[in-house]
Amino acid sequence: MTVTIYDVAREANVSMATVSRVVNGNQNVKPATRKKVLKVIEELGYRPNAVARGLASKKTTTVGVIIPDISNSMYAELARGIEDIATMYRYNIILSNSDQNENKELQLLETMLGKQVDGIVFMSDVISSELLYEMKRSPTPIVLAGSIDDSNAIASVNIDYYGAAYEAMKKLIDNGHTRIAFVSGLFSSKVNKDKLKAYRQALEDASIEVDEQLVIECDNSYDEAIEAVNTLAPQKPTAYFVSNDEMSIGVIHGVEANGKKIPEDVEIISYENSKLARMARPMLTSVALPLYDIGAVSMRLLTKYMNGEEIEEKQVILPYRIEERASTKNA
Amino acid sequence: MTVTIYDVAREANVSMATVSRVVNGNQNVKPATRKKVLKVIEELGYRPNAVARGLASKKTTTVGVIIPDISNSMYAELARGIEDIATMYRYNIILSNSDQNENKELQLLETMLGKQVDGIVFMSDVISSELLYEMKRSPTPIVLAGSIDDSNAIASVNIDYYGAAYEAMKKLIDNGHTRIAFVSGLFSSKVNKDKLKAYRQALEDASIEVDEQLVIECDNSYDEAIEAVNTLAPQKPTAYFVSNDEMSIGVIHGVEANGKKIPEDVEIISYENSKLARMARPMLTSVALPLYDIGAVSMRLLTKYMNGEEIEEKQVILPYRIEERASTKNA
DNA sequence: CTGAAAGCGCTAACAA
DNA sequence: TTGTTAGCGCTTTCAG
Repeated sequence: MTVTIYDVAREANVSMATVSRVVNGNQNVKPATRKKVLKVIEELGYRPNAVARGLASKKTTTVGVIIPDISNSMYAELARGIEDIATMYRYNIILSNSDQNENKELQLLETMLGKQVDGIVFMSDVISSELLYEMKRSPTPIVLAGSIDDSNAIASVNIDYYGAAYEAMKKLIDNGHTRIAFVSGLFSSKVNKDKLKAYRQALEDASIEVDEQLVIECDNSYDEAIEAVNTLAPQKPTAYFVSNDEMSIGVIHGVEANGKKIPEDVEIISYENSKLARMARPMLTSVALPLYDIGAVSMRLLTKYMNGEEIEEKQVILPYRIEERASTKNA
Repeated sequence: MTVTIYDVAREANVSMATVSRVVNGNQNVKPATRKKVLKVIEELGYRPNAVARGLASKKTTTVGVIIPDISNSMYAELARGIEDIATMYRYNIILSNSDQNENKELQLLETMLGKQVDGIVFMSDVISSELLYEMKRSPTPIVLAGSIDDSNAIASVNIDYYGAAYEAMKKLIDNGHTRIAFVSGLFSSKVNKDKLKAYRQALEDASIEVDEQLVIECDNSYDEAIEAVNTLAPQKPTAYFVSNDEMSIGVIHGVEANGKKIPEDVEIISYENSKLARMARPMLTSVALPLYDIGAVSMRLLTKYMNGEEIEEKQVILPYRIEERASTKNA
């Protein structure tokens, strides 16, 4: 019923090998033969079976993508970067959500290796040691996208999260603030830990006492950010450094609900710079994360591993910038 | 180097068939044998090769997902619903962005069929006749998620877009408006055409003259929505029916920039009800689209096709509701 | 430039 | 309950 390479070979009076050659663009085929084969392929509606091909060649031209949650816009942006480059290199993507659950991550890794993916792009805020162990013994290359492995054992693409946070804090400090709140996402995330470190260091470097009451951990949501502002109110912060755009909008609404003006009374710097940053009122000054690029570069790096190319840089650090808008007073 | 079923069989002194049985949970294996095999599997670190399995069994336990753009939050939400149910049924997902480009869609379909996916979930605002033709001859089941094929030839999951739009318009009309603008996404999209139809019908049913100058087509973006408001200003609309939440925020900003108050001077009803609806000020009254559910139900429907189960309902219509918030005056 | 033939690793009758 | 044996559809030497 389904037409196979054998059917084509028979109809075209050539061997399977020859059909295989024309299908795979091998140049060692006489033009006339190629034409004849192509014609039969067309007539019969032959469609190469990628599974059989994968078994024979040990390459599936598909890569696994393990992502915390595709419905989270940050990850979706990363995923788009990954997919675009994958497509460019003729790979398909098996995409799975892990919800950052370690067991799921482990099991997903296993499943993808079982499916013989040629490579894996992995994203997670925390890389457990067991996960790291499994990644190291993976027969297939793995690269971390926007995710950090302290041991630097796995290839990765990131920005300098610490430096970006430090610079954001510096800007707030330079604007004269001494009561700066940090509304963070979960500290289980390595990136948020880095930001906290930068938060403290920037303050210390400016000889401003670090008040732990000004630091608040939430779940990255708009609602918790509003709550955070209320919790923080007694501390009278005059500026906020916020972990992402959605929370920043929560902070704006929380601050305005308390009758304060932005940026006159309170300044805010966000960290993400998604399109939300421009949709907020006032528009958000935000550390611009090149999410799409992180995804794209990760995938590009992975192709190099898959091709056995020389890798010049195993830990790629992409540049960031701070987009200044109306939530801060600018020079 | 990689350990195969044959290695396990040899080490465990059983046949490949027996190993295959225990790996696949076949009950026809003596417990003692099973245990022995499991032990060897563990020792050797045997991992079944899904590609070989796929070739032999003609099932890959993976489904293809063709989506316009995963970085668009509406589609990301759909995708999450699809993936969750796929996981529940032990399927993996090959995810590809089509950007609604017909050639890409066609080619993606071809690629996925080549990869021998067991089923496909397809999303697109427009289903061309060529695409429809190819879908009909697909050897593998296909279901449309949040997408419409006028001929009803392909299974699909949607809501009553027309009815939802009609109801939204009715609400605006009941609130006394006669100058209602419609800020729509592209009319190439079947869904937007339905909304337009409902827009007109609701007006006609209320004996309000339809003024085509009040209808404006944009690209679904925040920026174009702001522009639309300015373009519309001379028509003096007192209410807006808007195609999605992002555009609605643009409309809010455009309207407020012109010194009008919402909902006192101008009322707005959106269509999506993403988390943006609650993050807007005023919060948006919005037609609530059950995006996640559409994805989930689509995948569930697909599993039925893949299992050869009886399908009671080929065109599934899910319920919607209108979430009333502060952008309209409510009873 | 082309063909023959041996797998790739597994499933699924069919036997035993 | 277990083993034998064909394939699944294709790639890839190796000859010629």
